[in-house]
Amino acid sequence: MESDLSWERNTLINELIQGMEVARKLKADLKLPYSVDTRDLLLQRILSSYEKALLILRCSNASTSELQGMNQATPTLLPESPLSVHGSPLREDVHGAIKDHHNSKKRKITPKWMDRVRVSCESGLEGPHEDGYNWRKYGQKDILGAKYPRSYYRCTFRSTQGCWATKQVQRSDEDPTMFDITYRGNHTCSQGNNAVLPPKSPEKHEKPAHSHNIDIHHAQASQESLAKFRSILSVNTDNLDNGDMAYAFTFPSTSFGCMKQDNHSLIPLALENDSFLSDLYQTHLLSPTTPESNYFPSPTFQMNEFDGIYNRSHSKSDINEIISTNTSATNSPIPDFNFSLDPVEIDPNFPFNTPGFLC
DNA sequence: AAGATTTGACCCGG
DNA sequence: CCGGGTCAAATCTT
Repeated sequence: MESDLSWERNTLINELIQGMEVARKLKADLKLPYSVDTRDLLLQRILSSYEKALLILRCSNASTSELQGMNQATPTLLPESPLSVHGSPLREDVHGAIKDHHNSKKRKITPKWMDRVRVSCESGLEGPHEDGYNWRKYGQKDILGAKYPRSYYRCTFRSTQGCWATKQVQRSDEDPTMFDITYRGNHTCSQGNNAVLPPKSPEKHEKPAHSHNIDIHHAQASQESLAKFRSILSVNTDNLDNGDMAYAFTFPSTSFGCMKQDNHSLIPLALENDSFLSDLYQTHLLSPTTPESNYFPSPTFQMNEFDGIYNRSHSKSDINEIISTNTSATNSPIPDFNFSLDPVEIDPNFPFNTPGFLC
């Protein structure tokens, strides 16, 4: 926890230093009669540095509530989850899975990350969201101290395609409309690799998954986004060295919020108005989608820039195994969604505070 | 009939 | 030993 703070502080300092350096470059550049592009670039870098610094500060402020089990929709970072910038959990998954396969009931050591999903009161209480993957329930367990049983799901294509992705769904005690979903492993099946997620074929039990019954909490949007951003910032590659920890930061495609359009496709709200994500979206996300699809493709983002910036600064070994993100009911926890936040790409005007950032 | 869910038993790590 | 995760037979659904 204290290391938490010092990490944030150091990262913050790094950001500010970087912003200062780039500002100097820009200053020098201003003396030259040319290179408008360069200036623009430098400017963007400066602004993105400030942006990140700001986020770190805010996240730092918000960390108290986060650490206390989070207020309803704050993403959770679970300590044992190493993440990697480049890698996806896939390799580990496969290994873990294979290991697991051989020692039948041995527990997996696979990367996992969490979602917290809110489901509308009216229709959604039978189960949590439709996330675009096909899951098969393989177990249910009463958990000590929890009001509701935990359900265990694995990818439908486990046997046919050797996909070892699993998830656990646990309804929140405090708020029965909330579901904590823990994903483990990446999808190695076609639905995990395909850009287009399957058409809506509502899992009968899990369900609500339509935008009209998503519980929208604008007030939390900013915090959520910041926390997500923080998750990103928390990425480090220290564990890459030992070779067995390579994790992609993954989060649901709708983490940035969605709105339903006339053509029934979901468009992230933030992406409509903000060049930052818009650029990302267009660059990485807009792989072919079918018009009828309610889901986004599974883009793969890279985090090279953060790798460079943050890795050198401070390892954060305690933010390692689980990345937790918040999603709406229609969310889609799309693994391999490696998030690329090259500072140059950050729109300085990106309104992290605006409600539209998330739904 | 094939695929999905349920559920008690089993296994493992702490 | 206990709690959590998984297995697998029984049952249900399509």
